[in-house]
Amino acid sequence: MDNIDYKILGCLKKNARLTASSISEEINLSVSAVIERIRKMESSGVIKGYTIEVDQKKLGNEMVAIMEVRLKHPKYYDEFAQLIQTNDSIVACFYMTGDFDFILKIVTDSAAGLDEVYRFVKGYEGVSATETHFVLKTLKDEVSVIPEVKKQ
Amino acid sequence: MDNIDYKILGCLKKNARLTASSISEEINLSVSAVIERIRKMESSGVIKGYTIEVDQKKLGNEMVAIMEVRLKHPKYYDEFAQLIQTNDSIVACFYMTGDFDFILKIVTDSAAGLDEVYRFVKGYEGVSATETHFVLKTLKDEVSVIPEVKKQ
DNA sequence: TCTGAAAAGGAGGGAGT
DNA sequence: ACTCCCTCCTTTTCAGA
Repeated sequence: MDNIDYKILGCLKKNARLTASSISEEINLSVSAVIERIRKMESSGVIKGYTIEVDQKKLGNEMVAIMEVRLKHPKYYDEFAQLIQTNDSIVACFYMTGDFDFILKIVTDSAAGLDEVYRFVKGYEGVSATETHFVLKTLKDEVSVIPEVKKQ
Repeated sequence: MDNIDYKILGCLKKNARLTASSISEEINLSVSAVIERIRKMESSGVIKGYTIEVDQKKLGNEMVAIMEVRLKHPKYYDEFAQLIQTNDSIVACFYMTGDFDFILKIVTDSAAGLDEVYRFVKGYEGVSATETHFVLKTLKDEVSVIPEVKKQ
C-alpha cells in the first residue's frame, strides 16, 4: 500500500465504476498496472466490495431512526448480534461503550415500518432498555475513509 | 421503478462493478435494456453513485467512535452542519430528536486522532455538551436499503 | 420499452525491460 | 513492478418491433 494505491482508492471511492483506463490517465500509470493494483487490493481484502449509493427518499424509505439498546446481560450479545443480521431495516449496528450497549440505524418506509422494527428489537428477551431518536436530517453519511495522499 | 429496477439495484448493491451483460443474464433481459434502465435511474437520481467498501483496519483506521453532540441554541445549526463537512474523520452525522441534537460517527487511526476530532467538535462555540462512546465492534454497516422484490 | 447487430472502446494476459 | 501490444469481451448506439 503506497500513495498510488491510495490515489486509486480515492478514485474508486468517488466512482466505483470508473474504468481502469480513466484511472490510469488520472494518476499517470499504465492501464495494466492499475488493474494489477486493484486486483491485489481486492485479494488482500483492502477493497471489500463495490456498492451503490441510492436516494432512500426516492425509493420510499423516508423514515430514518437511531435506536440505542441495552442488554440485560453480556451473555445475550452473540444471539443479539445474530438477530440484527436478520432484519433488513436495521442497516447499521455498533457495539459500544457507555450506558447503552448498541446503537442501531434503522431505515423504513413509514412509522408503521419503524414500529415493526421497534417491536422486533424490544421483543427480544435479552433487551432491557431502548431509546429511539428520529433522524430529522442526514448531514453526512460516508462509507469509507481513504487516508490522505501525502505530497511527494 | 418496477420489480426489474429493484432487481438491478439488488445486483448493483452486491457488486457495483457487475457488467451489464452479467446482470442481463441474471434477470433475463437484453444488455441494452439493462443499460438503459441503469442510465434512467442515474439521471433520475435514484442511483446517487457507486463507491467502494474498504477494510478500515487494513488501512490503519482502527479507531471508531460515536459522539453525541448538543448545541447551545438552534441558531448554531447551519454553521455546525458546515463545520462537520470539513473534517474527513467525521464520516457520518445525523440531526435527530432527543437529549442530544447530533450523533456523529468518527473513524481515525489512533487515540490521538480521535482526540483531535474531539477538540475540533468541542472547540466550536455552539457546542454545549458531548458524549463519546468507543465502538468495540461493528456488527453491521450497510449503505443502501433496496426494497424487496415482490413475487409476481 | 424491448431486441439485435455493428462499431467503438476497455479489460486482461503475455513478453520484454 | 511497469509498459506495450494483442485478443476478447463489454459497452454503446441505432434501427426496428
